Amino acid sequence: MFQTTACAPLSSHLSPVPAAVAVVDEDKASSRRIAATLEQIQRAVPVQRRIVRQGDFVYQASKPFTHLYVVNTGLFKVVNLSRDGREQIVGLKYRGDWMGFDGIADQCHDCDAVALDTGEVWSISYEGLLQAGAREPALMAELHRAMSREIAHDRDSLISVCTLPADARVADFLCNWATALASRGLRTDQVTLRMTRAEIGSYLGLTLESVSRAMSRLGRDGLIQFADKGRRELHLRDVPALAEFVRLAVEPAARTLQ
Amino acid sequence: MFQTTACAPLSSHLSPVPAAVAVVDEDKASSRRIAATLEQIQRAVPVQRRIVRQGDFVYQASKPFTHLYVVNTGLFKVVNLSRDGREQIVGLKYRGDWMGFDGIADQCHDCDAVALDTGEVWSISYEGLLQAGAREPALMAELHRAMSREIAHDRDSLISVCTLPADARVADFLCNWATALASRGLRTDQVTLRMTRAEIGSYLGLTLESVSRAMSRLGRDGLIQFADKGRRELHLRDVPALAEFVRLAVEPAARTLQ
DNA sequence: CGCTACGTTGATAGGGCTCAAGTAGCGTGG
DNA sequence: CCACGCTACTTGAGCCCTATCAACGTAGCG
Repeated sequence: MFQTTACAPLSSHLSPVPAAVAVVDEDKASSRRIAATLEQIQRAVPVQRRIVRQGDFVYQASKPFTHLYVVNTGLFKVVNLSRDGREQIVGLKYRGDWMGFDGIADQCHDCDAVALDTGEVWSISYEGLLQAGAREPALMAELHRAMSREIAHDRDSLISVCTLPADARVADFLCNWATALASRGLRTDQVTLRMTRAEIGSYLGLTLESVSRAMSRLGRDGLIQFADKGRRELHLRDVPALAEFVRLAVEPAARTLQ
Repeated sequence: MFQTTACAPLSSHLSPVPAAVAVVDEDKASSRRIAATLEQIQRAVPVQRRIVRQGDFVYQASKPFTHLYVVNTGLFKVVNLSRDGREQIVGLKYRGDWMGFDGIADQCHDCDAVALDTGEVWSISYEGLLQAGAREPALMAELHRAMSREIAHDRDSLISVCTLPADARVADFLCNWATALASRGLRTDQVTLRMTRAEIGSYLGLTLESVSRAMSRLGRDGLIQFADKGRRELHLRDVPALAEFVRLAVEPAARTLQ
């Protein structure tokens, strides 16, 4: 529906905020890094490009594992399902992110990956990737970095869920969203959430009502602004303030064990 | 979790419980698998063996990443610290488990790994491992399986924290502990927790008081039995019953989103 | 024997879940 | 054009679970 086409590195921004310049440069750098990685992958292994629309599956739980996937454009959710009926969104994937690592261990996926938006995903044969990686260490290194990032991210999620109250968890989520967009060269001040409140809640370990209340409160406090129409479009004009809000929520706890 | 696979045609077992036989055989098999993996590692790359005592660090956050580590014996905890003072146990590592993946992405650890017990850990140069892996695909495959398992496990932790009430979370923890011991050839009916209530709570996203209460309740309900002396030694006589207790706690929720 | 760390148990309060009602956006068909 | 139904979202009321605070019991150890 609203695909945000890759935003060109425009210089003509009116906003005269000097502190933001360094951040923008950083974002540009990581945007280039992601583009370079995608190129590297394309050069080294055959990729099968696939256009997906909202709701399309990239892969499904309990199906045999043969490929890994890399997001070129669009946004994807990874949904973990345990046999007893529990179901939870455990990851969101943007441009440059890999999907499907969960299937390596026992050759069978244990998550669904679903497009939240129109986008393009690349399929890469795992066997082919291993062979290419043996020839080209840089490719293997990139694969390992991606898995390592995923492990680190999952742990950060766990900490957030365990230590942050609902409002801060939502604020943290929006912060991370903005950061992910920024580091891919997209603007962060105007954002379209492509998830329902229920999905956000699933990702954060909250009910949809709690998410809704949290967002209303953040709006009342001026930390976020809702666009005129629809409650999924919002403006994040001051991401550092959001981050500060999260930090303040942690401070009183600051529990040191042992 | 405990799927009762078609019972192998063994006849010479004295125990008249056929379902348990399959489980035991399964455990033996995975115990052998772990031993084989350790041998494989030893053959393929130079490992530096190190004896650690309770409280010793295997590696520390913010130190440069150079090695991965494999547990030979003992038990280890992985503690994630974020700069704002939050601190949480994000993993427990037994024989055959790898540690240190978090450091690959940016060449710097972001967790502590600490021995909870006397044990032996192997240090493996990451560079050396990559080179050996390029020569020997089976080794690389094992590394990837280990990382994949870690990702899947972290996600399971997240689901447990988000969907289970305190008692069930503790029961699930004990279940997993018993399973981990069993699959390493150790007895599960007599178990020594090597963690304080605070540490268990940190791992499960609970306070130490909640852990204590949960364990007392599980004891009253006969799902676990405390040994005579000390509250860290306990008997898990009926692990399937514990698993069933967890399952029952989920059932009413059984929330399907979307 | 007293110190310290660990564990248990109770009372209380609060945050988030549940249940419920009402609103807004949107496509469909009259 | 509006009625209609559907889904998503918001907001309120009440309750339950767990965190918090506090007191006490227990094990290990100098």
